[in-house]
Amino acid sequence: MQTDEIIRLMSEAGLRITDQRKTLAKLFADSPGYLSPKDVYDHMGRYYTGLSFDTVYRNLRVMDELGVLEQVMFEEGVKFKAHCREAHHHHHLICLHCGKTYPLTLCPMDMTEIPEEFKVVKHKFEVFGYCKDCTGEAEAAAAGSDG
Amino acid sequence: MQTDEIIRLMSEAGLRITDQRKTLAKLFADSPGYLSPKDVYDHMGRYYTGLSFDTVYRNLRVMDELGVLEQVMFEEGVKFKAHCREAHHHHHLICLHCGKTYPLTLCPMDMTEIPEEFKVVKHKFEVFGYCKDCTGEAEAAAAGSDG
DNA sequence: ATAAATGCAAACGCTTTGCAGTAAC
DNA sequence: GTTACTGCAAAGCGTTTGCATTTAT
Repeated sequence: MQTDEIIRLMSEAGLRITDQRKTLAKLFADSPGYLSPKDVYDHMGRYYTGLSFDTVYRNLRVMDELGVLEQVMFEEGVKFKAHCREAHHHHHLICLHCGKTYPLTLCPMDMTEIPEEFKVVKHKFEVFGYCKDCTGEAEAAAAGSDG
Repeated sequence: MQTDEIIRLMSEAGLRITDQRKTLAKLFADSPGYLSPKDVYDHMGRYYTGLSFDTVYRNLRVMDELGVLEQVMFEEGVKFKAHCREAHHHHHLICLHCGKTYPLTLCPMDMTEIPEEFKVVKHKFEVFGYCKDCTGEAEAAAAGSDG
């Protein structure tokens, strides 16, 4: 989603467009991957000296509830990114180093047989690894872990 | 995994087999689904009066590191279950009410095209919903949310 | 006997909340 | 001018850690 669209949606929802929210909208519009609350706080902190974590959290929550952001649980905790506006339901490749995501058109639900008695509510399909730009980091991580 | 096997693996790893760990092994061997640390604490608390959360956490961590438990991040937080010993890699249907899991033989990775440049490390495929015994809860949840 | 496991209490990190001042509408 | 947003401080929750005691080996 574009900065303008995020802001428009927030404004239409009756939210006030503060400087912080403009910066937040731009941050997520420009960011190709998932951001943790701390990532967001660090980025925002460059522009707002008195910035506090609770405001970051409040805005992330508001934007998540409004649907302009989507929230995903990683092992390291919650992360956010701008909601995908593509009409087509899809999943993602997610880079463990830079957080960048790449769409996967295939949805496994189309070919998964679910027993009739089981009432499906939602599903999760995510592929984690290292993208082109970060394959160097893959070896570093392998060397570092479990040494 | 069976209680005996969990205990055997822990013993072979040089861990001491305390009463609590026996109970823990049996709990996970008998439990068909994921358990939160609190679930575990509540269950254990019935048998051990002075039980403390930190011991529960310590044992969950030890057992996870040993590989007799597997740990999954849910939106509500971390949960554990006995590691699946089946040779075949598989995924799960997970009941949102009782936490029970059912194996899915299909793995979407077999039919997902990944760009050559992307180095896959791991993947996640989980289907959430309500199982046969809990479909009644599905309506209750729907009525309760977003009202 | 020795070293690991436990319980307690306290600390920790992440997230939320109450309140008074500030800013968008 | 009204009401929402913000920063501050403090509380909340889930989880981890240090230390003395207990227990499996």
